[in-house]
Amino acid sequence: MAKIETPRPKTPNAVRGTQDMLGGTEQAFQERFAHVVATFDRVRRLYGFHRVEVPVFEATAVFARSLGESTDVVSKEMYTFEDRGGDSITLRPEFTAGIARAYITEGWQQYAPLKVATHGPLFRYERPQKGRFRQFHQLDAEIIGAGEPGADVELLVFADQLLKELGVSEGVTLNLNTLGDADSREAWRAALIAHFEAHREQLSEESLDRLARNPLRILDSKDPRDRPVADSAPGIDAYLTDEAHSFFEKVTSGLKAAGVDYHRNDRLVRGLDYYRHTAFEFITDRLGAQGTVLGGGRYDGLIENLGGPSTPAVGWAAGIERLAMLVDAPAVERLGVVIAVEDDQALAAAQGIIAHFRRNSISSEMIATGSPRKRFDKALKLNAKVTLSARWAGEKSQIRYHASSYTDEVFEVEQLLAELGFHN
RNA sequence: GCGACCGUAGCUCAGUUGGUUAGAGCGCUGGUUUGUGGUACCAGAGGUCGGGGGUUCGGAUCCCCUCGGUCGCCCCA
Repeated sequence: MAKIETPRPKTPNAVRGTQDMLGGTEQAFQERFAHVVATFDRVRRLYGFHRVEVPVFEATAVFARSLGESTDVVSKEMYTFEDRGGDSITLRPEFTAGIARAYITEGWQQYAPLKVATHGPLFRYERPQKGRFRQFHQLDAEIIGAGEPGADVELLVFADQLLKELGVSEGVTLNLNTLGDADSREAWRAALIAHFEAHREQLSEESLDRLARNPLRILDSKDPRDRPVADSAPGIDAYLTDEAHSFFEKVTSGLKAAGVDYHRNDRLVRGLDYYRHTAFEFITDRLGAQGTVLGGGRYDGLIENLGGPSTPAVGWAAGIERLAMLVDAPAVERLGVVIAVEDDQALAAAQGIIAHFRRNSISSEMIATGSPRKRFDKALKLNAKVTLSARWAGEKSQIRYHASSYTDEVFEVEQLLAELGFHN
């Protein structure tokens, strides 16, 4: 008979810019990732932020109208597709727009001022590099319906405490700026354009392009050719209205009172169109090119742009992967008990014992493959608090208890369970 | 979207003037030391050398394309 060969199907690779994370070992990225999320969830409660969930995808208009049509995120980085019903859908590239939409459509206005927090995956079609992925994850915190500077301060203190509790605040500095209110921002923007126009010939090609689309971004250009012109450009301070000035004043004095260090960086500008007043980034030099670990600001105009009532709001987001790259891995939790089953006759007894442990909230594992010698070696490698071995002894199965030394005690199953406080 | 470097077993990597059946360590599977054991020894499984095309008698090795990875530009968390 001819042997029939079925071709082995090819396994598709994980999609570019996505990652699979396996936990369980020291320094495993997944363990650090989970640690970041757990810490966020704990600190978030201290500040009274409600956990919210919003959809991973939204109508495309939610993001296009919020972020600004001309931003890179909207114009070339969104995962947008038509669903089977013919609607244009976009995988969320950020949290704020979706939360703002929910605030309007779910009637959350009744809870204003509303403090909410969430975390989860976001999607951006970008070239992957260190600290940048196509599917990435963020922590997010927002205060909606609060126009007073105290909300900005609360959010910043929250962020500061989070980074400190994660142990990453060393080498991470808070860069703080104000973009003023609408009037301030317009006046400043006009002055900037005039300044850059006057020095066009000294700007890089990229900045000439920015001049047309998003002139503010020239300020934080990394191109050395742009730096002289960017550095000599007017700061916003001279264009701030009295209200905008006093708002920023209250934010900075609040930070000082709370003991949060910051660096006033009047070249700091944020990429998304919706920001007003306070803008900030926690930046480190330990992550290569993607140094911003947490960033955000005030977005008073956003909800109105989306068709809701005029509503002030502030918020920030932090990159979980970026934070996870900075934190020390937490100690992996050790198993309570491991049983090496030395022979198959003892298998049933071992299964019974394992079930007992697990029902009593003791994490346990059983090793029953390989040679007896190797089973025990494997059991030891799991580094449990207690290691047992089970083997058949005539009529009954016996369990050996291995503490720290070689002086083992031998128990019968019933005896062992009684010894450990379980009654069968 | 642009640039640089890289792509050999599950993992970390050897393997260049192109030349017989492509290697190691770890991991995995089985076994030995005739039971008290973590580090010893033996054996085995596992690779279309990312994929495709080209040059050549002959390509893991040279050329082109493509896909993927890493880092940077850009963008942003």
